[in-house]
Amino acid sequence: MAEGSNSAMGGENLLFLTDEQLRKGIEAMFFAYRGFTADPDRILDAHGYGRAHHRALHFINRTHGTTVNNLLNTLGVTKQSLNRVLRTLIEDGLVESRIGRKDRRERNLFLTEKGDTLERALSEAQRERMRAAYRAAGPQAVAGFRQVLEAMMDDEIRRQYMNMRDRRT
Amino acid sequence: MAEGSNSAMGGENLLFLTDEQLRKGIEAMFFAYRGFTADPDRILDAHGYGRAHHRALHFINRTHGTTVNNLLNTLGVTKQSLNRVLRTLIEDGLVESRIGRKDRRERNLFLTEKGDTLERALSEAQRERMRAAYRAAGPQAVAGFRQVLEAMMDDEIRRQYMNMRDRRT
DNA sequence: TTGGAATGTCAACAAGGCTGACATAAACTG
DNA sequence: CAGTTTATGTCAGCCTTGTTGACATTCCAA
Repeated sequence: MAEGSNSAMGGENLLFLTDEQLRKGIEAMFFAYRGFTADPDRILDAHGYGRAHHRALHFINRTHGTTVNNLLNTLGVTKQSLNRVLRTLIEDGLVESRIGRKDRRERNLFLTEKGDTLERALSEAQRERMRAAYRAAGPQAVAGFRQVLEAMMDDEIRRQYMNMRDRRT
Repeated sequence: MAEGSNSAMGGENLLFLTDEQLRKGIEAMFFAYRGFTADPDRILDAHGYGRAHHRALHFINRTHGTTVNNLLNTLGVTKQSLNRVLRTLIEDGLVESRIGRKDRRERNLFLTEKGDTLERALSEAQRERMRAAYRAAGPQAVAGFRQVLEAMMDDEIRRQYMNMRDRRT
């Protein structure tokens, strides 16, 4: 467990993959995720929303006009579960659902100005923490951070992420 | 927005803290966490347990003989919530709760052999994915990964994590 | 001896997952 | 055109896991 000095664990070195090292990574993920969600959670709470609303707002903002089915796949929940959240967001005037032009069975989802405002507040809080963490760790660490996270995703999800990642807007 | 003007972060890279970059990091966290929990979730499901059980098993294993209060703080839930999970684990013979020797109000928690077996299965599944991700990303990326995660934690939590991180066992 | 801390338990509630069943409209297909 | 499939919405009911509040027990410490 003398890994305090992770000195030159060169490329071929496999020793850094001890169970201890891995466990520490696991715990780091667990605790960091708590921090990651803490700030938006406070804002959501004040509005009577939960994390599920945040996720919906985030991805609707990210891909304007996305369909319900699309969002379902991205979020990895059932339509019933998403619908519950979506309904309140639409009722509260944060999200607009327009009938699809090409395929009128589909619903295209957009943030209203009000929805955009909340989304900004949420993501700004989250980005602020991210920003601080990135600054503290430095550019090289950030690159590594992203590499490991991407390698940790399920293949199917990674594909979705990559699409989104490389899109502009 | 106009945060490129921050020159405190070592000249060569001023652009990497754009909102876009940060958003990508946020999404990476979200999707990676899904992968992170996917494998143990399958095992838990087969046993009729949930993530809360996993967390309890993990930290009881990590700090043998920890008290309920201790565990409460680590997990960040209420005693009632933990108690429900703990009760089933004790009833099912995965966890043993011994009255404290020094302070007899306290309960010291231990995994039984059965509990240890399940914990191993769960953490092995999780470590396996971590291992693959670490291998794919390489040692330097792993170091960066950990740095960013640690920087993302709440201060209070980071202290707990550091203690645990540096402990041997 | 008494106050307070640590723990456990009961009850009630909410969010947000899930499944299953069913309805509707639109699109596709033979 | 008739029948099937697809996209969405909705109702009902269940589960896990989080929350509060109230209250009992045990027992350390002042």
